[in-house]
Amino acid sequence: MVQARDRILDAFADLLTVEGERHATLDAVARRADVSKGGLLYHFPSKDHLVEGLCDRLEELAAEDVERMRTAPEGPARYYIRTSYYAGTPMDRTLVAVARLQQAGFARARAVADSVSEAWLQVLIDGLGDVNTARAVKLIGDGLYYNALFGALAGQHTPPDDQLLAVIDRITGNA
Amino acid sequence: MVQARDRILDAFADLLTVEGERHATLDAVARRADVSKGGLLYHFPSKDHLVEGLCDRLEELAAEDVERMRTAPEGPARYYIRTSYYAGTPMDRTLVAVARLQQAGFARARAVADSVSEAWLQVLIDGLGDVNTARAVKLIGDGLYYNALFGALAGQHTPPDDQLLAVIDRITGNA
DNA sequence: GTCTATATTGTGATAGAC
DNA sequence: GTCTATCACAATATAGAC
Repeated sequence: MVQARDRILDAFADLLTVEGERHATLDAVARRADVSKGGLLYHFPSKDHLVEGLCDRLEELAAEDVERMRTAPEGPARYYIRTSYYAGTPMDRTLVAVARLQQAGFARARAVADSVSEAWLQVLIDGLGDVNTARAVKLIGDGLYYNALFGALAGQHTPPDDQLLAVIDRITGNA
Repeated sequence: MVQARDRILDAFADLLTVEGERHATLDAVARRADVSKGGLLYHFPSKDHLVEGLCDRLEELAAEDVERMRTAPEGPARYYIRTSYYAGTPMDRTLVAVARLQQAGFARARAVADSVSEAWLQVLIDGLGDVNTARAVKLIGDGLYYNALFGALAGQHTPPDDQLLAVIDRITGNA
């Protein structure tokens, strides 16, 4: 059995992603995590602590992702585009969940989302050598996430296909 | 004096955009629109009616925008990218506001945002003649809006500059 | 059409048993 | 560490005066 603390964070992230921030109440989170509200509040004394918990998790996962991106054999651009779509990985789910919190108006979520976004752009700039190209690639990735953000609620996701990757190669001057 | 109904919708949109959905309570909307809560609820009998009102407004504004995009002399791609950044136009403000509602979990907001997005893509496909190119341009525009969505809260927006438009021209094969 | 006052409900949080 | 029971408050909504 997974530890309750993690189960609770998972439940919170899922509700945020699938139902939207409005439906991610302490009550709903507790029910989905199979604990009582009291049990939940033992692990996270307030809703803000719950938000903190998810933001911390995103920071860890994003740091790992930035490292993978920096060392990807296919290059950071292709890596970024390939992974900038909602595939249901822990990282995806956490990122979308935090984005919802940010939209709802939680300051900490905004700060974390901002810093993660900046880190990705920096890797693209370093890897591609050109700021404008890096920005264009970053924007396409953002666009994919924007669609994931919306599509996750609707239940529809389309992975970036070879045609899109070909366009990326054209932008980056890669064959 | 602008009619109260419009003032209320404006206040609702502003709060959603600047403070986030959590802070766009009936109380806060009424205060900002300079009406009492009772006055607000005369025009919009429930919060869902308020959401409806904003979604209806977006549908109208988007229909006009799609028309301008279809007939833009610079072509739909450049038009789309140029206008896909938060400039504070009525259209921008309404779109970002509805996006926040969508993220919060209001079904109607999701449906409207979806249909608007689809309409824009269709114009790009018709104008550019190539689905893949159209999708890439659409994604960059989405990326700009994604950044607007996040930046609106942080108070930072950067308009798409000439460098980005040059990249767009490269993608669309335009000189 | 707009107000004040009030009712109702949902949500976040506490207290204390086990 | 987890539960039940309960509280306090904020948010939505109603009623009725003006």
